[in-house]
Amino acid sequence: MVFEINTSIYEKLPRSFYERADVVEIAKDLLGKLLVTETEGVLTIGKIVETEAYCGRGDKACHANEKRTPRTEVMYGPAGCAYVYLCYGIHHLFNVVTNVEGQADAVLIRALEPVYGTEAMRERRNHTKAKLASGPGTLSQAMGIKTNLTGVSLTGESIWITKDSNENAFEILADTRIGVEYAEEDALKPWRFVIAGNTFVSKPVKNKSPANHTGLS
DNA sequence: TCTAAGATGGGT
DNA sequence: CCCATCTTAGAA
Repeated sequence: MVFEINTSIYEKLPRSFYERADVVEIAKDLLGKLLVTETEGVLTIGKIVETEAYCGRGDKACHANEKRTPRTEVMYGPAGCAYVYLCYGIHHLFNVVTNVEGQADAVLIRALEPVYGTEAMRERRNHTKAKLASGPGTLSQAMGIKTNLTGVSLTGESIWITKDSNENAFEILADTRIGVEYAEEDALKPWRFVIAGNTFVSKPVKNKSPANHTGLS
């Protein structure tokens, strides 16, 4: 079955979606939505199947926790902008800035199920045998996301997330975030979210409990 | 200036 | 398990 491009992919989530105060809720809400990039004339689309929440206050895993540096300045800026940074000198990791200006929260997008433009993704990924966008670094490579997109608004024309949710209901599973062992007690926060049963997640979840009382409050 | 470490990924 | 690869933050 061929994926038909219809105008709904241009219905971008408004800034108000990202401006909400509970980054954990937003991380869950982003599951099932479509991430779209149009760079160098190439359109690629992936369904978001895995996210992680990072809170600027009281979360040792967050780059902007209780501190402001040149790199994390964009996280303190307006909601709905991209925060892209280079990890291990190789991987470009894509986050969505949330909450009002001055509150440095963000959601890391960790895995996509390719929906459109898979040939372009495959080329960008150098014809790997591995999955195209299952992991924050590979996802950015497949979608053409680099650090030059940091600070760019998701209401613009290069990169955005659509209002469209998956039509089918799905269950959300929560787990601890990946690669943040250094964050002491905050490493235990169940702020990684995946669509249950989706095979495009970067790693299977350790537990099978649904994401219930995982929020900030 | 100098340096250690990092929200990774792919191959062995 | 190993390591490529380079920016960043914090120390000196």
